[in-house]
Amino acid sequence: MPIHVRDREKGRLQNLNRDIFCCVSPSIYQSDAKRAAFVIILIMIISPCCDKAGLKKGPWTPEEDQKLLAYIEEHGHGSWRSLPEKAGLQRCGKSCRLRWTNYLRPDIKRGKFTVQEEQTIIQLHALLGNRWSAIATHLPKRTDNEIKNYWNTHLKKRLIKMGIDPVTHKHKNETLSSSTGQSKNAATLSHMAQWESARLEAEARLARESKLLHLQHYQNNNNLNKSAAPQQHCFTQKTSTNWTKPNQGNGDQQLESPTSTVTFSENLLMPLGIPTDSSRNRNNNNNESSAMIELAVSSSTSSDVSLVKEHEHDWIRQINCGSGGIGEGFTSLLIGDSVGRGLPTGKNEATAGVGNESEYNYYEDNKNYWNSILNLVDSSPSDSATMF
DNA sequence: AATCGGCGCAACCGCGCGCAC
DNA sequence: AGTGCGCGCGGTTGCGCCGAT
Repeated sequence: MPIHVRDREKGRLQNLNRDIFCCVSPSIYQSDAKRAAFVIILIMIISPCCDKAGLKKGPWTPEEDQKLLAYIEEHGHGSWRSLPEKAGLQRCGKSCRLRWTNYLRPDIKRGKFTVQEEQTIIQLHALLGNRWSAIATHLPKRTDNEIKNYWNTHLKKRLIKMGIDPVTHKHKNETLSSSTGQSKNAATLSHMAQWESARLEAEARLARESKLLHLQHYQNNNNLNKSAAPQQHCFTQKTSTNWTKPNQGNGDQQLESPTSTVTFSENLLMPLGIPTDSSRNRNNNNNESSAMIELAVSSSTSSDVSLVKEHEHDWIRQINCGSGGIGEGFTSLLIGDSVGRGLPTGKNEATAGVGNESEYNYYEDNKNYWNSILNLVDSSPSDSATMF
């Protein structure tokens, strides 16, 4: 079995070790002590670049920051792996990337989180879980690392104090009641969360790509203005979207953030039967089809769209032939009201299939909770357009 | 004044994914 | 198809700060 030298920088030493053991004589690693010694020697031989002698770790000094900043301002970061050497830094590329993305980037807002930001984090966490990068796309100028830290040190504890499970975002009482006869609506709400979660994830992905294009635009302009250093692409990641890129066509064109529900979801998702804000009422609660649609949303970069489209007819057929038919189940709950976010506001609608007043109250509470989240989700993505 | 423990945050680690060859 | 590379993400760690004792 081959030694996975390719795993160097990625730290897959476990695989490396296992593979190494498979290709050496059993006598070499017959004891734990010998095995450990053997691994240490091999690791020293095949050392990851980050562990190369002389490469610094730990806190960054102002001088290092200055070097990194100066280099990126001048040339863009290009390949992170080769950057440290070019910039004269005794760091690994990964360390440089982290320092830049989490600290040095010019568009980072530091300092206390506002109440609004806190609410946003909590609500998005309810939908997305620990997908910090996706959450960060809805909080302009905040990094995923910062949000993650803030969650772990402040918000999580606060929720626990309030008797709310920070993982499920359910109140203790709620957990109890959902384990009894009221699981149906809980499941419905959970399903709604999944819809939004998938949508947000897709939006986050596209926002990231948008962000890259913005930065590239900014840095290309920067380079052009300086017109000194040779033109070098700042970002090696390629996007396969069809959006208008900066400097394409007329120079005034701004790159629209694809995270906008209107500009992105309507165009891309509606044809696929994926619920957008205005199209939610055209879907139902068919588990199979919705699962497939969720898959489509979560993989909805344009490069994936063709794949998604291959299955489009199958999905539509399933939606139409499904047990509930269009207009029932999830969607009817979601958009039963013509105003607001479409959740049923009338007691009759809301309690259809629900037995008594307490269940109604329970559902109503959840409805309000998710309404607030869904409203947030609707209003926030456009912010990502102004990230840069 | 010294020690201890909790807290906050920057940085690191390990993993997985996408892309190019 | 297999492999190497580069990168992003989420989890974890380490360290400095600060208040309590």
